[in-house]
Amino acid sequence: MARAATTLDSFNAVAEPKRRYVLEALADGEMPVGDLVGRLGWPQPMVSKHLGVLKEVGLVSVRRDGRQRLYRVNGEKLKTIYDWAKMFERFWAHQLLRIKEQAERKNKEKPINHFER
Amino acid sequence: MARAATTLDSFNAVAEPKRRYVLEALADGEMPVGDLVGRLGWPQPMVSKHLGVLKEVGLVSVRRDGRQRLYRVNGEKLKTIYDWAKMFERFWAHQLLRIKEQAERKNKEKPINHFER
DNA sequence: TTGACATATTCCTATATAGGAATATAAATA
DNA sequence: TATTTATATTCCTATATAGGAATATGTCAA
Repeated sequence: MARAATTLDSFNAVAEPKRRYVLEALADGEMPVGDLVGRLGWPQPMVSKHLGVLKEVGLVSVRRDGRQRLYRVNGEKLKTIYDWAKMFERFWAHQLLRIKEQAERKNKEKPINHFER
Repeated sequence: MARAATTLDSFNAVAEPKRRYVLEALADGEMPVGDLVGRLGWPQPMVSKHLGVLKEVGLVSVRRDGRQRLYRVNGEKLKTIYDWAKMFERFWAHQLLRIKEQAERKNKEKPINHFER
């Protein structure tokens, strides 16, 4: 079996670094494809293709304005990622406490044994 | 060019749904591979391989205890994902305000024109 | 030493891209 | 209508998996 489709969900879509850059650029506000091409310095088809994937998973939404297409970030979908990562919050919060607990655990688990190796 | 390596960074590592399940299981605390196999119900080599990727990008760390290997979540790396997603916080916070603004924008952008089509 | 147990690694293959190049589509404008 | 401008799509190929199967490695216990 191959890897999961990039369009399977938000996680797969943002796995590609370039798609994260696109989203970061769009964080400055809604903008047409041309602006993104200018900011990112990539070939236009490349930008459009990445936007297509982001659109398909719902990380961005579009609206037409004349011959331009204005893309913007869709917060809801990014919140999905945020919420998922947040469930591990306690693993980085209380850093000092954790280091202390870890040290105590280690002392219990590895009692000094003068006979082994 | 193919897709970026799953071991390129945390984002690529957690793109695979199964690896997210592994991390979620480990959220209950440090545990040996066998426990994960039991909880997830996957073949042992599959669990080990996913753990290998998570280990390589630093999302988990291991310590040996006899013939077991105890894996645990590494918060720091998950915080990277959390922080990235958090930069889009304003796109989902103040939801009601945003919907209101959007409606106003729409009214400005699409003036009623009795002459077109 | 010989099993038994716990985990990792190797080999194999089907598959889904990402990027480049070329082209198609759509809308404004002259 | 012909042209320009803005964006999307198609075609092609190299590549990195993910899973399955088999096996290797490492460690404890008798």
